[in-house]
Amino acid sequence: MDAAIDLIAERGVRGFSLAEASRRLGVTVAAPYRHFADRDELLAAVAVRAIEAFGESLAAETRDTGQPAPRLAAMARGYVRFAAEQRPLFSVLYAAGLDKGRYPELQAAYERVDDMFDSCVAELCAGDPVMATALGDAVQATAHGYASLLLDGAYGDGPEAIGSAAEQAASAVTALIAGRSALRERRVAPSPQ
Amino acid sequence: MDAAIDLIAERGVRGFSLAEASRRLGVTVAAPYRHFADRDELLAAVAVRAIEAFGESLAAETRDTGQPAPRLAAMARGYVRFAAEQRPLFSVLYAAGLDKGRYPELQAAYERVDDMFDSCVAELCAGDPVMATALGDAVQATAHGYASLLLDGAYGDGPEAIGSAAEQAASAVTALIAGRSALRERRVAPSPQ
DNA sequence: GTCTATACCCGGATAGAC
DNA sequence: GTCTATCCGGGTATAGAC
Repeated sequence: MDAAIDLIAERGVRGFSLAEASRRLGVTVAAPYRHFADRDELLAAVAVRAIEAFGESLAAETRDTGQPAPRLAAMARGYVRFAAEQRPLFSVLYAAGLDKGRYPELQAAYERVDDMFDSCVAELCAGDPVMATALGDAVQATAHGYASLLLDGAYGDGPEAIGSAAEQAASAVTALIAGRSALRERRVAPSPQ
Repeated sequence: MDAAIDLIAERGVRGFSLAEASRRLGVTVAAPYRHFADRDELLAAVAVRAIEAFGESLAAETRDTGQPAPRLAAMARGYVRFAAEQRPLFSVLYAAGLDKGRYPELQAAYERVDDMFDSCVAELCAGDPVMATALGDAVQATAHGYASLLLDGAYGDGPEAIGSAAEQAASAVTALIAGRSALRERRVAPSPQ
């Protein structure tokens, strides 16, 4: 699995092959089949490790922030950072084309991350579950968008691009949350002037 | 190129091959090489067509909306719709792994789409170009995030998932814009109560 | 757990004839 | 513009020995 991650780091998920990974380990191509039924099963195992690291990374990023809004902003920041700093792991999660139905353990791991967003959002939208899932989706989409475009090179390369994208994602989430409540108040009490 | 698009629709960009496309057209694998230097050059040609369709789609979506904020929301809606309804074209744009440096024509086409966002944002942030590019990035990231997660199956399949994601993207952008100005006012005149 | 050996399929790409 | 023929490389996966 370590060799797989190294290989993915160099060539991307699409460039990964059991054959090449075996070669790097100095074993023959037949060896991995003692441990994994096929190529996808190895990738799925990497994905499970990846999503656990992802969850821990998000948790670490939010540990020091108590209020829900800043915590959501921190999650977005952590999301983007993880994507960039653990690029091979992130790409296995979202660019490997794994059939999630085939790997229930993986699906469960995804849901644990979703829950981190949802539980954070729930504090903000107590009593309005529809609004809550909508806001959770919006935060996740914002973070995911910045992360994807960053990995695509849209913001350039290098550490300053990472930091900038992460901060922009965080402040976009802050603005998003502020906007939701501003719009809600405006609807309740129109034209506050 | 049409055969390529059909094939990408069925198997995704990664499953596309010149050989299979040739087979479907009833020609041999050697034939395409009269028209394209290699596989990537064909994909790049498809990408140019794709990004032009993308631009037109965004333009059509915003045609009836005059104010900048609703127009940005409409662009996000159009972005998500296009990704879902023209999935093969969208995936060539963002999942083909094309080296943009190799295809200046393609790079120029990308920039024309970026400009659509930027010019729209410029009206909203007149006199603050830093803020403008930040907001443009945020809108694009939001739309891209919803689009990516939608194509990934995060919101389920079927037309209702598309519509819902598109509307959520639009309202997230609306909230984002409202939040920016709300936060700015709060900074200028703290605690309005 | 790993090896050797092998079967099999696929793709990219080119030369030279028509 | 297409064909035939061919070369080359790569990957997946299995059987059977050690």
